[in-house]
Amino acid sequence: MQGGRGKIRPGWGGKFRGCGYRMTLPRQVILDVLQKTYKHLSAEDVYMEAHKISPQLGLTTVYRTLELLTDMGELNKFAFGDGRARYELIEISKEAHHHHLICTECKKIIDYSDFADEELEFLERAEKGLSKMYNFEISNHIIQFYGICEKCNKKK
Amino acid sequence: MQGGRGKIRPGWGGKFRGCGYRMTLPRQVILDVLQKTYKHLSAEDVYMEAHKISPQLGLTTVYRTLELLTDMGELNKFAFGDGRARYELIEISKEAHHHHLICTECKKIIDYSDFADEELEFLERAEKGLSKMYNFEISNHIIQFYGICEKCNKKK
DNA sequence: GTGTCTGCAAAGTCTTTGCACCATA
DNA sequence: TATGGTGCAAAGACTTTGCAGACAC
Repeated sequence: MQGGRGKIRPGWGGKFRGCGYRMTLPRQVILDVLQKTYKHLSAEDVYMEAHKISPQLGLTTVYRTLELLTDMGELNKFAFGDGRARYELIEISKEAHHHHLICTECKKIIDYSDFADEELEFLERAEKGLSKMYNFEISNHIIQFYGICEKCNKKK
Repeated sequence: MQGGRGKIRPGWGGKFRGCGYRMTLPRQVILDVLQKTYKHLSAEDVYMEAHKISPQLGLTTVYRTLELLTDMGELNKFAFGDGRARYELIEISKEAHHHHLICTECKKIIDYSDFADEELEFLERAEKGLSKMYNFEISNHIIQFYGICEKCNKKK
């Protein structure tokens, strides 16, 4: 447990410095929050968690850090259609690659990682083909299914 | 194709009335705008177009009509991550099923309909499997690839 | 005529920006 | 010490809500 809790992996400081940025306490805390979950957190979610650890930390800093990490290519930014952006560390999404079922009624998000193999196969072919056809450098993708979840379906 | 231009298909009035709603001029104009394009319009886009035809029409009505159509299951609402929702009539998306390449630099959206067959195959299997596994009634899906478009890539 | 719909204005969310002070390298 | 970073408050962008008058059925 030592090293895993509270202490940031040495890589992050270097990544920041390599881009001309600095490693600071707020950034450490935010990274720590992101690293501790598989969920897709909104800026507010990150803020709430980070705030528990470091109460003086502001929401603005959360937004700025999330943007920075996104620009650095370390963070995926998603839009689920509920009007707020969601974020997920790429190193985490690689560990547990998954997509989403989104209930249009209650906005619940179900992660699924089934069909990973077929998906991967299809995606690789599509990515390769598309990047060639459109000269488009693909870095990321989203697959989302929208519908009605079990609970909401029963309510009717 | 007779009646395709400018004239509203008789179905719409009935669809509204069937749900206890009324067909009105603003709704006709908005539907007309949506029917005339394959693009994914934002509320503002719809407003701009509708406004040309019917200048007294307000943005609020556009938002309300788009929400209504979405609730009626006639309209797909997308989030591309640029902070504004995009809409597409389902009857149109069925005619020309496609997905999106989104440039994270300039926010340009490229529609593509290649790989439709492989995609369909994969999607059908996934939808069938997922709805069974999670008791989730799937009505819609999104596949999006994010990356850097040709133009933005050349700029560097 | 009744209940829905509309447009305006105001309010609500989420996110970004300006600025003075603070901290990292 | 020199930049870059932080938090606060204010502004911005998109969307929703309240309300009185207008309109479809």
